[in-house]
Amino acid sequence: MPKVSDAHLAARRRQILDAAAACFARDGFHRTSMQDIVRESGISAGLVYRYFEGKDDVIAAIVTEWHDQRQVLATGTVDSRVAAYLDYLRSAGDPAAAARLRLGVQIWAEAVRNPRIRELARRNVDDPRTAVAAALAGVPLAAGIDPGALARVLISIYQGLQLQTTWDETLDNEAYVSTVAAVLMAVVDPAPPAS
Amino acid sequence: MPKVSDAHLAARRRQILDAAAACFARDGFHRTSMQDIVRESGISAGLVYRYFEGKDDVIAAIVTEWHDQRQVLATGTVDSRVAAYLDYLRSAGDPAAAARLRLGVQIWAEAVRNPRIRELARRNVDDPRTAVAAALAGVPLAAGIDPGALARVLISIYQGLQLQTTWDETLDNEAYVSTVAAVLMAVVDPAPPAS
DNA sequence: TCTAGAAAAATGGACGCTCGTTCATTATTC
DNA sequence: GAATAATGAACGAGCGTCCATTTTTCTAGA
Repeated sequence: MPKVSDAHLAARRRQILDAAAACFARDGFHRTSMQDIVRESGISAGLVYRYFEGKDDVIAAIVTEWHDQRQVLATGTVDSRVAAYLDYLRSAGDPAAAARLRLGVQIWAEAVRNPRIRELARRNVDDPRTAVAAALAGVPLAAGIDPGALARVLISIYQGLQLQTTWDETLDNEAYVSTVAAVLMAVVDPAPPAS
Repeated sequence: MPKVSDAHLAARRRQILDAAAACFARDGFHRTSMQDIVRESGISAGLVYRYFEGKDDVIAAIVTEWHDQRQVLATGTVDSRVAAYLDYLRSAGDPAAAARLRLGVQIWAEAVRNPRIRELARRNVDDPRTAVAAALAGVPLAAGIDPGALARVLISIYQGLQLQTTWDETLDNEAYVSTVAAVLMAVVDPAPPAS
């Protein structure tokens, strides 16, 4: 049974996915041809189809494994939860994350028109949102603020930062983050007591 | 000089652009074929090229004329400025605006990879942002909040709402808007005096 | 007012090209 | 040397675009 090691198979798959992610971040899903991925990966055209059923399958795999590894933790003091969220925002300013941010925007667009991708992409947004909502539990908030809606707003603040970062190199991440910090200061814990 | 009226020419151009916008909102720019636009518009294939140089030119025209007609006004009392912004958010919840929101997300994705589109799209974001920044001038803000950065955050809050609205039909626009209202209440005018 | 005809508007089949995908073949592995 | 990994030329389909042709429009002469 001549077969190559599982590690080799996994590495090949990774090789394809990495090349695809780079192409997709650069040109979007539908302006990237299979030949582009083949060229970028250094693999032959036919071999891709031993690892993926087709281009749509490659796209789905990319979207599936796309999620921010960063976790907005629900534990710890209120201050530490806020600090974790602010770090989450700060990470968007890291130049090394630029390709990842661009790929994310492409996924947004694909999610709008492709139900299968939308299901996958929603998980990548719903999970952080419920995590944020959970982190807000027990946090004293200013009057009129719904925790679930505020979680959505905090996600928006990240999404908008992601978008604006991708196409505006003049954006000052630090100023953005510290202003969000000041806003949270005003919204969270208006009266200092609570747990 | 047998020629048709200028009004007729303008109407034909509009007919093509409306069809293109509908297709682009549904399928994105690069999954929409010229045949799709031809079919949707009820016009022949060749005629499109008498009004536009090619597909890229149609895309550029769509992006050029895409901007929220709503103006976040810089005049009036602080309360009226806040109310105008909240109406801006509310407008995203209007089902009639759904196609426009989807088209906007497609434009975001195209702006990431196409410099010409990015220039056009940035104008559609920079203009509201500077308008918001201008509206914030003279408004008393909580400590640590930079007006320019806050303007970006407010744009983000709209962009995130736009995105989440397009792919999550369970989103409660009213709850979102009223929570943003409460946040603004906490951030703006912390000490009641000022002009 | 009617009509002939020149000029522009509009058509849609055809063209070359690129796309995603396949498969007969070769190279590699155990 | 048998089974799998890997190749890359080739295929049909569909793309954006063009252009020979037909239809419509407006003017000029009667």
